[in-house]
Amino acid sequence: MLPQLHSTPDLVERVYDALLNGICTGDLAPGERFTQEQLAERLGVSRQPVLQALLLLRQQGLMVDTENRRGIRVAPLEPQFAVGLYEVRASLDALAARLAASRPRTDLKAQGNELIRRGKNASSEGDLSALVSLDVEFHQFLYAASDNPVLADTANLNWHHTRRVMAAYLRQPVSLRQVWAEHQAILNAVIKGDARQAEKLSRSHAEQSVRLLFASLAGHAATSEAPPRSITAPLTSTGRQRTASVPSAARMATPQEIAS
Amino acid sequence: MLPQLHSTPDLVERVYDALLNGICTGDLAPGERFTQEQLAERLGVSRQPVLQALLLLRQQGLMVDTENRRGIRVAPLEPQFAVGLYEVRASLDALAARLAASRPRTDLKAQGNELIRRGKNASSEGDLSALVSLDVEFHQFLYAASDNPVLADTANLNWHHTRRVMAAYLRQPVSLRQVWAEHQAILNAVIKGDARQAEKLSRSHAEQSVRLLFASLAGHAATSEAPPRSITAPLTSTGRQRTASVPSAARMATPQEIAS
DNA sequence: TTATCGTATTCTGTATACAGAGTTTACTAG
DNA sequence: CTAGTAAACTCTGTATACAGAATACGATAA
Repeated sequence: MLPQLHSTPDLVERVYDALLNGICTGDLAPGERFTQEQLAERLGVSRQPVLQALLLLRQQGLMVDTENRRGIRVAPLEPQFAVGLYEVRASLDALAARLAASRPRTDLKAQGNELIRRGKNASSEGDLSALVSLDVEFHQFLYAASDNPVLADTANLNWHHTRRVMAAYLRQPVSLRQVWAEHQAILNAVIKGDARQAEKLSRSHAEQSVRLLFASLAGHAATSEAPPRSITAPLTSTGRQRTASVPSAARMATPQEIAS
Repeated sequence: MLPQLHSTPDLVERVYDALLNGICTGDLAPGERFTQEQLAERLGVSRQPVLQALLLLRQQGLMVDTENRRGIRVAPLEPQFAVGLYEVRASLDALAARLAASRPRTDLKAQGNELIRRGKNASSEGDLSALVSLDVEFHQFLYAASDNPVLADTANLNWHHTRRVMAAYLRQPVSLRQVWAEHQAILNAVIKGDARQAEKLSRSHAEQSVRLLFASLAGHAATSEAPPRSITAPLTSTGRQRTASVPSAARMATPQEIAS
């Protein structure tokens, strides 16, 4: 019997991770309403760790208090919000690429190319969820390469939202080959140490990404079924979805997984 | 006796604000060590709100667990960290200015000029603390003008650290006139709707700011007394300051102010 | 004296208990 | 039947109680 090595149970972190993951993958739908007690019971912990995890999620804008402060719900996802998100991302990615490329970085070649290989592979197979993960991973790789912890932290926070957006709107693998070709070009510029080029490519990649996203969104709206919220709607308006009084919580960690 | 109007006591927020303020103004020195109970007693609340406030402060990198997880301490402030901070800020500020200027914004003229007037005024009087506040306020004004909530949130988070850095290193009001002249130029470009120019000025303003900061730091190091940590030191090394076993906590909110 | 082991202390994180704010529900008066 | 009011309920936030992990302390053996 191995030593187990599970240093700390750390229930707050587990609850946080479970909820974060549920929200980012879309398993926990926007508007879905919870009570602290429901979450605690579902996850097999007391209300205390839940309360604390919710504090963090609220602060990051992933959950919002329900109007009457009876319960909490997953923050709605506005296309307009995604625009802002990608504008910020374009700036941060451009900075990351420039910093990473501020001197030639052949040391990044192996790891970067491996990521791209896997990305192209997942792309051919149309594995959406793997693609999202790899996209995150590639960009985190660039943030780390920038050697600026502030940048890395800042960008990573935003990527939670980005994951949400991608999972929600990017249903069909539309021209994802293109995405990984762009990743390759960015990496090459970084390795070569061409900061100017890396920055430019990185910025246009992010701008291209948001365009792809909205193309996907438009296509989705055309095919209807679970239509994304109107792009013009200024506020949440999430009044529907009242149907399931007991939170459906499509797929979430089991108590065993949390309390271990 | 007035109605008081204190809608919610919200102890977590009050504790958070008290600590945040103490850290950002420098009243709570880097390395200063606390125990949850000490803080709770000092602020006149139970350990629970303190625990939760610390969760947030830790997550934002303003406090770190002590090596043996016996107590928590104010995160050390590395000049190297400030470099990364200002790189990020330069990017975000440039974006904010560009977005704000994406169309002519005469509506910003009055409020912006008023801020600048107050800034120049505080500058002549050498009121450092007011200057920091007004600097924050001016930049927040630009973030708000960008009409991108993601950008505003992201930048505001970083400004906590920026406030710390300014309070710690910017002791003498060195060429602060210059700073507010630059603010004026940025505002003018935004009002005119010259996005390109606004972006460029904003970026160079941030870059200029970090240079000012390090000039101040260098001068400070020369005059010695409470020397800022070495710029070359890669890690914290904060072993000193053990002198005051009871946390000095120079100036902090009183229990009355917190628990009201 | 120094090394080693057991005990006491300290401090954190989690669970439970408690109190208040606001809401729904049910009953009464019109 | 409707408006109004009071009791019960729901849910949150805070305080207290509890348990475990890690260190510091101290006693005993070499």
